[in-house]
Amino acid sequence: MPGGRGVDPQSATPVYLQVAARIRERIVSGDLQPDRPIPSESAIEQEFEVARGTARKAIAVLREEGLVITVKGRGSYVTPAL
Amino acid sequence: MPGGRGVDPQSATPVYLQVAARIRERIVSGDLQPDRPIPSESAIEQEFEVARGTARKAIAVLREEGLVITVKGRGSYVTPAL
DNA sequence: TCAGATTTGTTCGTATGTATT
DNA sequence: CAATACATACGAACAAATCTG
Repeated sequence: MPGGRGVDPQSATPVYLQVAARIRERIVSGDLQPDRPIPSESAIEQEFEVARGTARKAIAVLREEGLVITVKGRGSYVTPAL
Repeated sequence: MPGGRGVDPQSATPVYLQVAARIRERIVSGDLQPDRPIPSESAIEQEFEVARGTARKAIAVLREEGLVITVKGRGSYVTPAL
């Protein structure tokens, strides 16, 4: 079985978009709250069994959507409510 | 000279494995003895002219092999003889 | 007590090379 | 060819534990 939890490498949808979608869900659902950190790149690597570059691309998508902000040496955080 | 003493970045063998192999030799040869510290990450950086991440990966290999133990704030030590 | 240096731990930033699709 | 994905490697910043004076 395919990796178990997580993403489907065979899907037409790129893995990094699948990962981004998973994390997006946690944000919009409130599972991940404003000003709180999202999983680190390395945590995403392990949870979804993807390479670091793929984890980074997923986060970049959410950043471009304005859902998260990223701080060097710290991590990425759900964008604070206004 | 190319990098002087040390590793070969052009080799098919990853640098971190080359560094691990060098330190492993010192352990099995008795150059580095049980319960004694191995070179710090920063010492490995300088000696082999590698980045810290590479030094850390080399140590991780030896740790997974059970050859060394690592203590935060202290360093890594050759695994004590039973 | 404490301030600074050392050392490992964790995180993101960037670049390169290879393989696959 | 371009996009995707993985592995490797260097750099930089922040954090925590330890040691030293």
